[in-house]
Amino acid sequence: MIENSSLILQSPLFYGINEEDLSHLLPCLKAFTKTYSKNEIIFLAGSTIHHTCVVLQGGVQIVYEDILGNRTIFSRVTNGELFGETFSFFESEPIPISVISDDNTLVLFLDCRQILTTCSSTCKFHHQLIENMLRIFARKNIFLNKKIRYLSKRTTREKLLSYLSDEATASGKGIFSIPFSRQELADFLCVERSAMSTELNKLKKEGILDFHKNQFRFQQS
Amino acid sequence: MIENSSLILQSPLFYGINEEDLSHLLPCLKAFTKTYSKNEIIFLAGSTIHHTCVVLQGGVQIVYEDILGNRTIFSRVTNGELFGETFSFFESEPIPISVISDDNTLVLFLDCRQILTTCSSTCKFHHQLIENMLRIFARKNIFLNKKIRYLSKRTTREKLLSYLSDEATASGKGIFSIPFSRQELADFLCVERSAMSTELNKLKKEGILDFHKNQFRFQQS
DNA sequence: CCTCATTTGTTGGAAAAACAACATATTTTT
DNA sequence: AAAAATATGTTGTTTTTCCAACAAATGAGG
Repeated sequence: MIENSSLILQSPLFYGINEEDLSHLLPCLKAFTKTYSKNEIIFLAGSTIHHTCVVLQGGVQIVYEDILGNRTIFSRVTNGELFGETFSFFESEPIPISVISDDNTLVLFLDCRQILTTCSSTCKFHHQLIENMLRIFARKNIFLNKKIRYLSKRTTREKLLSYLSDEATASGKGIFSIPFSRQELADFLCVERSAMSTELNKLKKEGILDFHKNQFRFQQS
Repeated sequence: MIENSSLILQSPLFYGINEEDLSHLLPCLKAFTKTYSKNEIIFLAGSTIHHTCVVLQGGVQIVYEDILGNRTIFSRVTNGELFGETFSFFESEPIPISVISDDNTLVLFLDCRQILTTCSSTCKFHHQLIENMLRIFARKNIFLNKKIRYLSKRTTREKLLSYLSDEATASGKGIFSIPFSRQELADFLCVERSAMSTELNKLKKEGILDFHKNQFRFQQS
């Protein structure tokens, strides 16, 4: 019986794998867990990493900070999602981002070399793991492409609209919520918070958008 | 003996696979090739795709165009590199980008469903293919992350400097060249061409950067 | 309930980008 | 080699963002 196995099995990385399989797989991946409280540094930009990580509880932020101190939130990674997987394939290269816990957070560490190396004989589930990994990469790729679409817009207004309309579509509902505070949203879209605030309220006055805190809604025309 | 096998084997997707293996693998992936002349549309935004493609000769551009007609070049894909692989994992979703040939271009099409499905018994090389795919995804991820880093900069000047310094580092040489015309570079960095031109020449006057056509060099301080 | 800290909204001036229109340079075509 | 088409550079104006300082609202703790 493995600790946290139910949490682990909820991750898309372990899709199609059962508890029995997991008990073989985890030692093979040299897995271990670690807990963090809020705002602890898990990976620091400039270091090299050798693990792919799964957030089991809580959440972490992927943060890029340039020399001048401009902070950019790449994304927030929560339950079941991965981080570090991209860079763990190029172990010698220093990572350009930091990972910081956003909460009380439980993280599963997996030895990245063991993921690719299909272990001995009976490792059906190992193949499943690699397949899962591919899908996760594809999805992350799509996310990055989306973000690039937002950032490619020239004005704060267009960035907001492209992001929010994506979120509206994704939610499938009229009213949708976003996982960011105003400052975080500004960081995510790489714009000035105050200018963004002004722009949001302009959109509200113009009757295009309605919002209260993190709840948004596009007005019917 | 397979047509174009030497070109195919040069692709990172087929790393570690020999010509003998390839002759088994290609039919299993339902592979076929197609030629395009310059500026032909290979994939059109909004359609759904069912193939992962490898550029065997020439090059293609990954282009995003919004409703207002603002064109953004995501990237240029050339010899041996892939496109479509990300979206082929989610066959039902319409793709948000178009792919346009940039030259006389030879493209290898692979049935995306066959890549994941490890075929029958003896398919060692199929596993190799999946491993290669993972590395390619990881690398593409890093590229997207880089691009996000450039776009996250607030000013044209900073975008230019972050991109060019990355290119300088990557080349390892003092003088380096970039694969873009001025208009393409502006599109890639999502800035105004004329403003970028002004900024480039300002950097030259200030003695920070020197350039002629596509050849750039950072001045020693 | 009050105080303090944090987040969010507002405003005006400075800086930068977008835009437009045109000048110059380069490449392609004939 | 000349003409046409394309790419790049320049300049002045308009628009937008950035920045800073402050005001208002919200939230947390005692």
